[in-house]
Amino acid sequence: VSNKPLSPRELRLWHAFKLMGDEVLARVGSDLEKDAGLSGAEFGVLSRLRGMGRGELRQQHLADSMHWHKSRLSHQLTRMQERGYLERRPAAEGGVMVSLTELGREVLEAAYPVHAKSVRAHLLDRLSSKQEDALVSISNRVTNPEEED
Amino acid sequence: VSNKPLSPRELRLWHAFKLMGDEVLARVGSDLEKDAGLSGAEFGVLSRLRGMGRGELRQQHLADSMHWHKSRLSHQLTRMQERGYLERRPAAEGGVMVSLTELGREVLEAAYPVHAKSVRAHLLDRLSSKQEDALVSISNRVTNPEEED
DNA sequence: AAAGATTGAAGGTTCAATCTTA
DNA sequence: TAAGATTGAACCTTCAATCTTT
Repeated sequence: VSNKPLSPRELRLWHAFKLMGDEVLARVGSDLEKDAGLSGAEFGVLSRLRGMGRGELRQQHLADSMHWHKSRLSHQLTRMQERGYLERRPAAEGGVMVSLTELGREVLEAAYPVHAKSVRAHLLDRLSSKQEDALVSISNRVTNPEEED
Repeated sequence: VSNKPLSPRELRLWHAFKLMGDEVLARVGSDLEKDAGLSGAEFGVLSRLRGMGRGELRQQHLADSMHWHKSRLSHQLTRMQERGYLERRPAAEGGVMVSLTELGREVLEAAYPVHAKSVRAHLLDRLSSKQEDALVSISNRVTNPEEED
């Protein structure tokens, strides 16, 4: 890979890309915080617990699915446990099982529509259907460059 | 804007988008940290000081150009000042003037090739030229939906 | 009062070191 | 020993409150 200075065109692309990511994440995060009382990270954890595990998951599995380091997840779960959103207990297979509390479920249900609306407003509704397709294929290629498209 | 549940297709797009942003930023940040000793934020500040202002800029101007809140920039500049990368002094026009130190310049020069190589490796070289065009137009539309394309 | 900047506290993230248990 | 998880310190981000100068 070359390390020559980025051309103006390359620089523009990089800045536009970074700005888009920063802004969309910040806007969705702040809608979620404001209208559902959850951070983006909290919503991610809760929705995975519900969607992937019907309410509970092994901590390791959760960390992998979020592409998070274990210590990041551990700190995050500690805070969420203090807020009453989830519980942890030793898992039969070893490791730790994480499960939603009743409060966690309620907060998550209330957050879904807020999240959906925000993602539409700040990303989905701004794209043509061609752009949607292009964005999917770009994301796949960038995240996982070996695979065929 | 609708707040109905996101469809599987919408969810996939959202997750792919978020993952791409997270991964690229994390990879470039960690290359920069590892090979140049700078965080992404520090590189952003230093390179703007050099590129936009030939070495110095008003703090407010810098904040605007990074789309940062003033308090974020203030904390960041305090840390960078402690590390000897820059100086602050009252500006003639009011406000504060920020300028690169000699050390700041040196560290930045050493970081440029690391940054360029990393951005190519993790983003630019993974895109076809059609995808580059598409990504620019997507970024512009998402960041600034009112404007024509 | 308004503009520009700083501060402190609380929350979030990373890294390396440590603990625990199979 | 290795896998899984936790901890503490350092750093970063956000928010609201405050300070300073015009």
